Parts: sequence; structure tokens; C-alpha cells
Amino acid sequence: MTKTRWLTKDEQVAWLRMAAVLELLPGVLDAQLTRDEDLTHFEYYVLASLSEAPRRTLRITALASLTNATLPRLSRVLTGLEKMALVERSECSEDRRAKNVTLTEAGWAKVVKAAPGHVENVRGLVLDQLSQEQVEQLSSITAQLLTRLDPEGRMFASTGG
Amino acid sequence: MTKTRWLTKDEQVAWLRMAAVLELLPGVLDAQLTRDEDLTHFEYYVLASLSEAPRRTLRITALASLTNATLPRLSRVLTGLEKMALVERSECSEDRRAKNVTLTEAGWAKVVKAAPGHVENVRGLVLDQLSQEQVEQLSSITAQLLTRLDPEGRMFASTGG
DNA sequence: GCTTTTTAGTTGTAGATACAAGTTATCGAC
DNA sequence: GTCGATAACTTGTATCTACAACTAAAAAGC
Repeated sequence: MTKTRWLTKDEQVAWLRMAAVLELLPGVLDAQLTRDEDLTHFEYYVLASLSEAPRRTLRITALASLTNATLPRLSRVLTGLEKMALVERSECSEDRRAKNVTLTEAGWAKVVKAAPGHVENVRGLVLDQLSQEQVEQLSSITAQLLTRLDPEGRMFASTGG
Repeated sequence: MTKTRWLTKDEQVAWLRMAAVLELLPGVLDAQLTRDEDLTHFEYYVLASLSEAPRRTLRITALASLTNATLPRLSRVLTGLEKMALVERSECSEDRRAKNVTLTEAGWAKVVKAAPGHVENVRGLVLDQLSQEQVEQLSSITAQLLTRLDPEGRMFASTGG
């Protein structure tokens, strides 16, 4: 129980701004995808993750790890996506406890259709707002933060420092 | 409908890292406060906002704007905080539709008690992970993003560029 | 001043998420 | 190979949040 090291004025400002971004950005990302594609950002992220996997297929646990979702959450989201015919569950031959999820053709088409709008949104909100130099700085800063937030690089094919 | 400007490799990496931070950081902030103080990060933010207001009092709408909450959400959270005796609602004399919320003595004590752990957490997760220079860069970058995300500076006493 | 519109806040209802418990299957000890 | 422990999901239940409908009061139109 040592004495608290309070934030300096500059740190305080930096953190308050960061906290505000943390609060605002997810809602704005969600809003565009919901409006244009009737998908939450999380659902999009699930589909996008599958689209990049070998054979567009992953074990549910692996997908949960990639997306930082709990298993119950992912299970229910997958049920929803399955109802939309965007993914399919199937038994896993090697481990009969486990299941595979596969992106259907319709699911692939959905990702292809949704990607441009999402990318434009990310550009408009973030990347195009920053100078080339700032984008590099942001990349370094977030990489540094992830060493603590995600030490095992689960959400990320840990692209070197 | 122009051709999509896809992300360069560097942009893609920067964005994926940023998205991962966005996904992970709120949960970790919440976990510490819930564990140590039985408060969500949002509840803490509400109490902290009140603690800095004149007379520790704000109109509900003003508080909603500061915290980026919808009115229904804030209304219910306030009901919860009121049950914990951390805040009090009172009629607003100037406008009888409106209500004021005030931090009680117990609410003030709660913020004072919770702040050190929260600050240590923010330090450990973010500020102490970065160099002095990176903290400045983060501050500039987030300020830039907020010009788009929060053009009216609602969440922030817009501290100049 | 009376009516219409807008604003402040609360509550109804539905969907999303978490934690815990349940099910089925693998793994490890022996 | 049998038994207890662990792992991969799924489902039950409670809480949280959003959107919409509701109440009450101020503001605006005329």
C-alpha cells in the first residue's frame, strides 16, 4: 500500500482523451455496420476472422480466442449467424466434444459486400485523420499496449514488435 | 460508388492492433473496479464526473452528455447508485421537468477510495507502458480522433488542439 | 392565453452478455 | 481399462442496454 502516484496534467489529458475514444469509437463502428449490413461489429469480426482461416473454418474455441469472446457469447452469436445462413456448425472428427464453424458461400459474399463500407468508415474515422507518421506512432503504441493486454498474442498473429 | 481504397499493410496492422486494444482494454478496466470496488467502469465514471462538478451536482442530461450515455441507461444506473446511497436525485427549481443528481458524502468517499486503484491500473496498463514521448503522441492522436468522434467536445472540456 | 411542439426524464419490452450449471467427451493416474 | 479431473460446448438465469412509448413541463406560434 504505497502512496498513489497520481497522474501529471499531461498524463491526465492523454488518458481522458483515450478513454473518450474508447467510449465513442465502438458505437460508431457498430452503427455503420448495423445500418448498412445489419451486422454488429462483433458479428462482422467473426465473419472476417473465418474468412481468413484455412478452408474458412475454425474450431469454436479458437474463434472465441481470436475474437476475445466468452464461449457462451460466441455460441449464441453463432446461432444467430447460422439462422442467417452465414455460417455452419459441423462436428469435429478429431475431437467429438468440439465443433467446427465454417463460413458459407452466403457468409463469404456478405463479408465481401460489407468490407468496403467498413473500410471506408475506418479510414474516415481513424486512418485518414492522421498523418502517415501518426499512423506509425499509433501502431507502435498499440503494439506496446498489447504486450500487456494480450501477452500471448491471441487476438493477433503477433506481427513482431 | 468509387473504388474502395483498401488499407496498406502498415495501415492494416495499425488498425488491427487498435481494434484489439479497443476490445480488450474496457474489459480489463471494468474487471479491476468490479473486483475491488463493486463498481462498473461506467458507474465509476459517473461518480468521478459528479465529483468534479460544482457543488458535486449536475443535471441528468448534462451528465448523460458528459458520459456519452443514453438517458434511459443513465436513469437506471442512477437508480442503482441511489440504492447504494452514493448519489441523490433532487428536483430542479429552475426547470421542473429536470432533475439534479448530487454525489452524497458516501459517494464522495467511494470515489476517494476507488481512485488510487483505478489510477494504478491505468498506469500499469497504459501510461507506464509508454515512453514520455509516446504519451505525448497518444495525446495528439486521440485529440485528432476526437475532432471527428466528438466534434462538440461533449465528453471533454475540449482542451485546445 | 390556448394550442402545438419540443425537452427532461422514466418505464415497458426485447435483445445481448455474463456467470454458473449441465452435457458429453477426452485425458491422466494408476 | 476404469475412475476422477479437465475441456468443449450449450443452456438457464439475471443483469444490462437500447429503442420506443409514456408523463409532465417548458417554449413557440399565433
